[in-house]
Amino acid sequence: MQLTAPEAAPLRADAARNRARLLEAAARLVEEQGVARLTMEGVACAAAVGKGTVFRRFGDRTGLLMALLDHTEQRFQTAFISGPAPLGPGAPPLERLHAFGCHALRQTSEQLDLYLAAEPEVTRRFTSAPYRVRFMHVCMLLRQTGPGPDTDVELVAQTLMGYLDPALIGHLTRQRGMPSERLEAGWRDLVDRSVGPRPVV
Amino acid sequence: MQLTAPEAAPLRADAARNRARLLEAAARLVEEQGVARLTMEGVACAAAVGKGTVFRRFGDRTGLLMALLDHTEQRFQTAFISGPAPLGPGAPPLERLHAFGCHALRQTSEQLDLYLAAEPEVTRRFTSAPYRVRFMHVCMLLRQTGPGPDTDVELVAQTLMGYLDPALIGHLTRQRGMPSERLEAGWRDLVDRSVGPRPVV
DNA sequence: CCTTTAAGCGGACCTCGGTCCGTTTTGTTG
DNA sequence: CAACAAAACGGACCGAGGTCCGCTTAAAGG
Repeated sequence: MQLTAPEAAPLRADAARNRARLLEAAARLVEEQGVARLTMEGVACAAAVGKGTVFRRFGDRTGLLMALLDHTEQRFQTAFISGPAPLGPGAPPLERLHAFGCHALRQTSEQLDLYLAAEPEVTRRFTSAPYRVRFMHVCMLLRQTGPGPDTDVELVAQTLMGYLDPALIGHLTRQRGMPSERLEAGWRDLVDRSVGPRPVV
Repeated sequence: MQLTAPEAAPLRADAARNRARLLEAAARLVEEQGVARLTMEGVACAAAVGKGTVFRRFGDRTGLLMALLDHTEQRFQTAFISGPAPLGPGAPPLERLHAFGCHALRQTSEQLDLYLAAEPEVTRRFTSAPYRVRFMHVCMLLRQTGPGPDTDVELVAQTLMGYLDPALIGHLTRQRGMPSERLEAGWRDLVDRSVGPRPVV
């Protein structure tokens, strides 16, 4: 995925063609039989390509799945970076935070299986490019709310991001059967509690 | 692990003996070469036992690793359920929450590799017995703080639990190099923000 | 158009988690 | 003690992720 590589070296013609084929095949297989049944060899075969090629292009299974989510994630990124308010700039930071979380919640719920399957290994959950972009954005919005000087913005941001973890969303909506409105209300509540000065208890 | 089984059917003599052997062998191997190098066959071999036996007893690799953490986890549980204040009953709920998180943070940091490796599959992170016990305890303490009627205790508790996720702790301490004091201060801040009525923004 | 070279390719191969099933052991009952 | 059923055992087996390396091919330079 070029998401992690800051410099996107252009692919050779055949490589680009195979990459497109692989993504298409993978998307089709996921739609047909669910992401759980997706095997790397299956994708390679369906794309009429060698297995090694899949790994060369996407690194590992997680990389392939993240590439499948790339479009969605890119759209989200441009929306909250440069799109219309309240997600994009123009609205007050608190509103933007509200909108950010609600959008993320919906987007994750819509493609939950894919987001769950694409969750990287424990040690990489916080270093993937999409995560970092989201995280830095939340940090920025938090700072714009004028937090008290004793507020640890990074830790608050991590807490907020934790609420948007696909694994948690899946648990709450599927195992616990919570409706999405409840999750969104919970998000707004969390945001409201997180901004502003520390409460004196 | 009997942690998930409410009724602990007593093991046959040979089974109990093999279980002990396996745990001992696994602990030794982990200490010698790190949890990353631990393979199920390796444990079986070191315990002079068949591979199938390991899986019969512990279900899967995660189950074995969780069993390795069982002692620690049990001690923690009895400490916050029936131990001395402020972790146990006797202290006000806010103090107990503070103590709970700080203890969890320390305990996780001390055996971080093991906790990371024992992290169950995405869909089971929230259903493991130790998690549920911790979660319900946090819920209880939150309710004892007299939350406002519009506070969603379960969601707040999940947020708090998210802060204690080993993956997050590992990221913050290892990749970001945050000292434990900062994490603990962040926990207390989060707790203080989480209790009490919703702020009016 | 020919040469060159580095990127790309493919599939045999390895490892390891997890399953299966025929055999063995335990402990209970008569 | 003998018989029996249930539990446990063990290791062959399977599937899938990931690696390796000799071969192929795109594309840049002469």
